[in-house]
Amino acid sequence: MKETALKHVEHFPIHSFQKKLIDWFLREGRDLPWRRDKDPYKIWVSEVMLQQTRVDTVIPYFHNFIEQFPSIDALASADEQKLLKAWEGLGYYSRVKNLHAAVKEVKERYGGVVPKDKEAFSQLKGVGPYTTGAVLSIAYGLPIPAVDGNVMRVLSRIFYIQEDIAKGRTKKLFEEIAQYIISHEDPSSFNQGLMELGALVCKPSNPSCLLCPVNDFCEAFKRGEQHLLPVKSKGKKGKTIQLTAAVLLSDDGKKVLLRKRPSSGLLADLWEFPSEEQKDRNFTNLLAEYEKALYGKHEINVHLKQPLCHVEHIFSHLKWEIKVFFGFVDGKVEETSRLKMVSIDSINHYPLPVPHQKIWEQFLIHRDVLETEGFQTGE
DNA sequence: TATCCGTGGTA
DNA sequence: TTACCAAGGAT
Repeated sequence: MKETALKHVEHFPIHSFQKKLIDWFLREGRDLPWRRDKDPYKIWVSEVMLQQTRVDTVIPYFHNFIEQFPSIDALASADEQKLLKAWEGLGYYSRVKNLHAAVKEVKERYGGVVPKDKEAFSQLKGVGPYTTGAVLSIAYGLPIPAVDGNVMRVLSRIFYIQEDIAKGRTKKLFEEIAQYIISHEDPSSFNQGLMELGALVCKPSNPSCLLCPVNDFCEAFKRGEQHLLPVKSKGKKGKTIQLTAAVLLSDDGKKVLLRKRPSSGLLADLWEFPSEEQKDRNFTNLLAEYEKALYGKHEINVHLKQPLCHVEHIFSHLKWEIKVFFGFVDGKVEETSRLKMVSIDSINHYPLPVPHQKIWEQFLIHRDVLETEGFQTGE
């Protein structure tokens, strides 16, 4: 172990801490859907879903996903569009694509069995240090640390570590410490106990230190400075992008134009109502700019009839402000794998990012009003 | 190493 | 309203 990590943990009563933590977890841990059995596949799916995502958000997605794709084989042979649809609304969509690729590799290279070998498992797509430790400790009982945001917060307080947890080097420090203090008798309960403690007791704000099973071991609590930890530097705030988008119907009003986003980058491979970045701030040129862009990209003529709504959507690193219009496509659309006229009833089958779900919702709400303008929108 | 990659809950 | 955040990984 490195000297920098060692100086934090020397003289730490490891076994006493392990027992307190594990006993507490076995007594107070939540009954979560992915804790019902130790199927490595289900544990893996849950860990991927839980990346940067709250437990309450994940639960319904987990049930639905496991019902649709109950095994490695089922997922390996699944259609990617169905996967994205099952992931719709969860965010970070590359997670499910990486999981898909990784599961295919497990099927082909490891006979459909999640490898117990740390190096082998960690080399799969979308599997980083955290997921490696979480899956292999929980499913197979291997003593590999699983350091997430919870664990860094808990350990920063227990060992009074003031390093910036936003730095990659700091995470390595916590991984070394966790490797040193992890229980070899029950690595699963130890890892889950640290995370559960962070979620239920050692919370970011107003931690319940008086109820904490390991407050005897906590240097920050001893100093009354638990609220000062962990130290985390702030990231820069994102920029705002102005977009124009439109719900574009066919002449008979029965179909709507959908476009598949590029296969990399933001919201990759999800479908959208064609949207264009608004570079000209002049409102009088907005409609022409949009119509021209769609002709340039797809050789289709569209005309916008009226504004539909404004949609604002805040991502982790940027903000969209979308001016949404209602209009029509003139003539026939040359359909491709990424551009389709879709019947209004079947739009539910396409994975849409949340801002575009908002757009569709607005269209359905105002559909009657649009119809009174003299257009037939369906039926 | 810093940035990119979603979303919804919360102080 | 703003800012922060919640079981990270890829580049």
